[in-house]
Amino acid sequence: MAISERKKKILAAVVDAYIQTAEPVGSKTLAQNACLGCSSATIRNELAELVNLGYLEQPHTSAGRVPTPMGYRLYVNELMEKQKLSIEETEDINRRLNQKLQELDDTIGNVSRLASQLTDYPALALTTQTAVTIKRFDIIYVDANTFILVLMLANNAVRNKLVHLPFSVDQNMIQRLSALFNASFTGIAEDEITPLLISSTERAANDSMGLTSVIAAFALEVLGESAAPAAFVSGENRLLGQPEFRDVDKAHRLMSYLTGGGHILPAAESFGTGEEVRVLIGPENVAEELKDSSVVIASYDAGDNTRGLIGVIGPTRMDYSAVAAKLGLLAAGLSRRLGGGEAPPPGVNNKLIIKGDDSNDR
Amino acid sequence: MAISERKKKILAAVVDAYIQTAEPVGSKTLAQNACLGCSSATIRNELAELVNLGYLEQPHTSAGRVPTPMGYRLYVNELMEKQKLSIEETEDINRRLNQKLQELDDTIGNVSRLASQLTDYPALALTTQTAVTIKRFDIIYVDANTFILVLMLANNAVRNKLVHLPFSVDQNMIQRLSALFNASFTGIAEDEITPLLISSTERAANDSMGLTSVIAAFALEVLGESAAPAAFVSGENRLLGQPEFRDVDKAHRLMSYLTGGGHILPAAESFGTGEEVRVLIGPENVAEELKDSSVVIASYDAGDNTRGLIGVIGPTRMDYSAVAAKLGLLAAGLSRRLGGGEAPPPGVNNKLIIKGDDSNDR
DNA sequence: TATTAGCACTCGAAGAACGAGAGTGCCAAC
DNA sequence: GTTGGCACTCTCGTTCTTCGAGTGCTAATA
Repeated sequence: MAISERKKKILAAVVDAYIQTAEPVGSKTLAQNACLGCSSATIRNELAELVNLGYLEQPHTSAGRVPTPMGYRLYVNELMEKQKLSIEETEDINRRLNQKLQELDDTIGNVSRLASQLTDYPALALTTQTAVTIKRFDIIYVDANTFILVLMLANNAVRNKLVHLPFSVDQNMIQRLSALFNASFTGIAEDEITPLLISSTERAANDSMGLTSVIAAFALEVLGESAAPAAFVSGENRLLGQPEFRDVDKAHRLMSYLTGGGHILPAAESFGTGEEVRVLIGPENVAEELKDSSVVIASYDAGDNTRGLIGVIGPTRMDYSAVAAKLGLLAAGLSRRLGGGEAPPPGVNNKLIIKGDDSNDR
Repeated sequence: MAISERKKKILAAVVDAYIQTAEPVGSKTLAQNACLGCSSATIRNELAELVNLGYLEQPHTSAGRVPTPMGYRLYVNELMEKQKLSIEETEDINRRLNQKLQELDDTIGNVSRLASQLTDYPALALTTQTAVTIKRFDIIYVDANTFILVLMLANNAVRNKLVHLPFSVDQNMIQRLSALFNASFTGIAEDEITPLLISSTERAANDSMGLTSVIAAFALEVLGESAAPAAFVSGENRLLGQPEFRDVDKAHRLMSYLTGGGHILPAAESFGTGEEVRVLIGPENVAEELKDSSVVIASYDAGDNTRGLIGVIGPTRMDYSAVAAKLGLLAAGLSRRLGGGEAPPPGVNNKLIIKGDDSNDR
C-alpha cells in the first residue's frame, strides 16, 4: 500500500517537528512552517488519513498528531534525510576517539562514554567474544615469595597478576612451571583446562605446594572473563533531560534496567556483521523495559574474532538522523583502529547504511 | 546551651521517624509511637522550643516538624544509636568484599559499586595517590616485532602493554634495554624521567630505533595515571528512589554533578587519616550542588602511601546510622586487605567513631 | 475532483472554589 | 509542670469552570 508523495512529505514534517518540540503537531503549525504549498485544511485531511493508515495517532481528539512506531519506522527507512556530518564534526569525533582510546585501555567504557557525550543520550558499549585461547605464558620471578603472571591471549590482550606466597619458591621451579604451562596450556580453550590436565602438570613440575593450581586458576579466570561479554553503560542521567522522562518512576525503571547493562544483550542477538547502523523503535525491542524507547545500534570490528556494539538509548522521539550518523562514524573509526583489516583511506567516511528491522511491520 | 535530656529524646524520635517516613512528624504520632511517657500537648511545647532553638522547622504552620541540618548534626554527633550490624550482615559485607576484589582488579569501581549496593544510595570511591615509583621493569620478548612491557610499581600494582613494532628487534637488544631500565628507571618519580635521562639511556643501549622512548613513554603514562586521583561513581539512579528527588530537575542536577565525579574532591580535602567515618550534612558541604544533600565518608588505607575514600550521597534525611556502620566496616575491610599493616584479628570489627565537622555550628 | 474557508464541537490543561483533615498554639484545669 | 480541649491555620485533593488549540464536517471554489 504505497502512500502518496505528499503524505510522505507531511509525515516527515510531523516527525521532524515532533522530534524537535516533543509536542503534538497541529495542521496549522505544519502549514506555516513546513513549505508544503497547501492550506491547513488540506493538511488536516491528509493527517486524518495518515492516522487511519496507522502512521500517526492523536493523544486525544482535540490535540495534534504524534508519530506511531510505524510512522517512525517509515521515517527512518525512507523519509529522513541522512544527516551528513560537517567536516568539523567528523574531525571532532575522530580526534576525541583517538584521545579516548589512548587515555586508558579500558576501551569499552570509553567508547560508551564517548557515544553518550556525542549524542547526549545514554549509551552502552559491549563486546562479544568468541572463545579465546592463551597464546603465551610468562612468569616473572620477583623475589622468593612473589612472582608475576603474564598471560597473552590469542586476541593480543595481555593480562597480569601479582602472586604473593606465604612460602618461598626457587627460581628453577618458576622456570619449570613457565615451560610446562607454555607447552600444555597454550592454544586450548577454557573447557580444555581440566582438573586432570592441572594435576598432571603439577606432577610433571614436581610441585608440592599448589603453585600449579594457583596459576591454572588465574588462566581460567582470565579466559572466563575475556569470553564473557562485557557491557558498559554510561550517561544514564541524560535520560532525565528528555521531557518523556519527567515521570520519575518511568525514568527510574529504565535507568535501573540500563544500569544492569547485560540485559540489553537479547537485542544484540542478531548481531550485524556489516557496518550498517540499525534502529529499533519502541515495541520492536524485545525487552519489555524498552517497549517505548528506541535504540540505535552500530557494530564494529574489534579485532580478532571480536565484534563490538555501540548502542544509544532514547525516547522513540529521538533524533534518529543525527544519532545514526554519529554512531556510524564512531563505529567506522573504531573498526579502523581496532579491526584486523588494513586501514581504509583516512578520508571522511560518511557512507552510512541505515537498516532497520522491518519484520513486524504488518 | 545544653538542652534537656527530654528534648534530646524527642529530637531523636523526630529524626528517626522522619528518616523512615519522609513526612513531617506531628506531636500525636510522636506521643503514640515513641515511648516518652508524656502527652502530645507536652510534646507540642517541647517541639515549639526545639524550633526556636533551631533544631527543627515547620514546612508550614499546620504541619509536623522536620529536622534542620543543625538538628541532624546533633543527632549524628550525640543522639543516634550507633547501629551495630548483625553478625550476618557483617559477614555478608566481608564475603562480598572478598568476591568483588577478586573478580576484577579494577578495585575502585568495585568498591563504589559495593558501597552503593549495600547502602542503596549512590556511592563514590576515590583514591589519592602520592608519588608512585617504579619498582621493577620487565620486557618479554614475543617475536621479532613484538614485546610486552611489564611494570611493577612501588604500590605493587602491575601494568602491562603490548608493543607492536613496524621493524624487527633482536632479543639481545631487549635484554639490554631491560637491564638498563631496571638500573636507571626504578625508584624514581615521574618528574625525574627527563628527556636527558631518556636520551642517555638510548645511547647506552645503542638504540637507534626509538625503542627507548617508546618504553619511557609507557613508564610516564603509567606513573601519570597512577598518580592522578581516580574517582568512580555508581548507583546514581538510586537517587530516584528517594522521595526528595521526585523533582526531576533536582535529581538531574545532582546526578550530573555526581557523574563528573572528580568534583567531589574538594569535600575530601580534609582527608582523615584515622578510620573514623565522617558525616557532612547539607550546607556543611562545600559544593553548591550538595547543599541540601548529605555525604557520609570513610577513608581507608589502600597500601603504600595511598589512601582511598568511599562516600555515600543521599538526601539530608538519610539513614546515617546504618550507612555509617556499613561504610565503616567496608573501609576497615579494605584497609585490612589492601593496607600495608599486618592484618588485625579477623573478628567482627564494629568499633566505629563517628566524627563530624562541627565548625559551622553557631 | 481536489482544495479551501468557515464553523460548531471536543477535550485537556489551568485555574478557582471548597471541604476535609492534620496539626498547631493557647488557655484553663489539674 | 502537665494535660485536655478547642479554635485556628494551612495544605491537599476534589470538583467545577473557563479557555483555547485543534479537529471534522460542510459548503463554496478553482
